Amino acid sequence: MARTTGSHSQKTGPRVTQSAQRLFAQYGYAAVSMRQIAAEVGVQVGALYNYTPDKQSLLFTLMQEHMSGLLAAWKVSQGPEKGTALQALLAFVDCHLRYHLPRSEAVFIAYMELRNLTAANFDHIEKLRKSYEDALEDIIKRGMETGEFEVVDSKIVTLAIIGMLKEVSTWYRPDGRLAETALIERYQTMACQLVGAGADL
Amino acid sequence: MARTTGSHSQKTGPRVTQSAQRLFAQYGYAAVSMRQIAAEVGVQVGALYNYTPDKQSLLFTLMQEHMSGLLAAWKVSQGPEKGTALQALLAFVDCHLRYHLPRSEAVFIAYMELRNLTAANFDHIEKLRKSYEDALEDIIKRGMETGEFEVVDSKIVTLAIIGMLKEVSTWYRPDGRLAETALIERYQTMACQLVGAGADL
DNA sequence: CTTTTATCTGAACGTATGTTCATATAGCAT
DNA sequence: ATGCTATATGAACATACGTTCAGATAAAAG
Repeated sequence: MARTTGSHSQKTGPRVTQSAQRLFAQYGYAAVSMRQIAAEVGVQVGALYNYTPDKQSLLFTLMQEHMSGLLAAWKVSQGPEKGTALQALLAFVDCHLRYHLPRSEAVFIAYMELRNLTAANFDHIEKLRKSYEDALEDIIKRGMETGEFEVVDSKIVTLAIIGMLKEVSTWYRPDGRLAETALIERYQTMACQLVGAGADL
Repeated sequence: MARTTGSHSQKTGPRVTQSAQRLFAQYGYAAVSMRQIAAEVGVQVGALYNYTPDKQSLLFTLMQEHMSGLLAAWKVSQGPEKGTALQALLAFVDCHLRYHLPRSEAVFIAYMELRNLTAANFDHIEKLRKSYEDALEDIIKRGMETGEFEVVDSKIVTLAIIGMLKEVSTWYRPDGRLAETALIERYQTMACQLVGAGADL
């Protein structure tokens, strides 16, 4: 065998993914051409196909890795012991924001490009998204059972919290008015208010 | 003069707008071709240009009319007397949901296709959006002054409520579990919780 | 130095894009 | 009926698209 796998590949591969992510986030999947991606990488179009079978896979991989990473982060953040529902809710808000805030491009793509996935790819991503939202709803249901939370409709409250958290990614800037920690605390407070949990932290 | 303006025009014109709205909402502006729109209208491509100078104008008009309609609805809903901040907040939630829920396609376009607007068109729409969010923030600030609301950061709470309300459009179906009125009440309750207003309606 | 092979180029493929325009059509005013 | 004109056709425009591939390039292995 000659030449260890990669050499240039190990440099170009990540660059392709990164450029695709940046361009998809800025202009949208449908509006970005393979030639644009190639130009940003500094390579001719054909070379891209050493790293992806097609344009669709580029999108799918980005979304799949983003969602898997999110679920993994939540699993880690949970740890072996669950604690009270209130603790879990605070951890969920913390985990969500800490994962999303430094990943604005991937977040943008994950929520905007669902309809540009093929049917099979969409189903896959949708399952991941669903299981993430279910994690929050489970916490809320648990809090209702233990009496920690006062909630009429767990589904609606789940969606309201998810919506509230998702919105952050549309305006947050790392150099903005609020530091990450301060921001997380405010959203933890608001999440508590929505579930009727007495404790304001 | 011969022939009153329109005849076919008065039928085809709205159909062009409607088809564009449906297709943009389903597949995204960039992914929809003028030929697709023409096919849905039942006409050849060239005929579309009797009703729009170009594809961009089709998108801009849809977004502009959606946002203007929203602001107009809020103005009407406000009436001449403003009442308490709490009343205004409840009215805002009510107005927002009543306007958005039956307009899922326009809503989708308004929040997904901003980046496909030309710079000038974007600025125009962005101003409308900003003034809508300002309307809510003004209510919250007023409630803080009168002591009706207990809020630390009016900006964050405004965005949280906006985010919570926007999320509804991503899952609401007219034939779903919750009737429109019941749904509005739940979101009014949650809005009150977020501003720390004692009254649960 | 020679061979091997991962990587990249450059050109081509068929198809699709937004927009224009000369021409045809059809409904109203006279 | 005749003429007028708003509306629609159908073809063409230049340009762009995603993908493929034979061949050039260069770096590591022998």
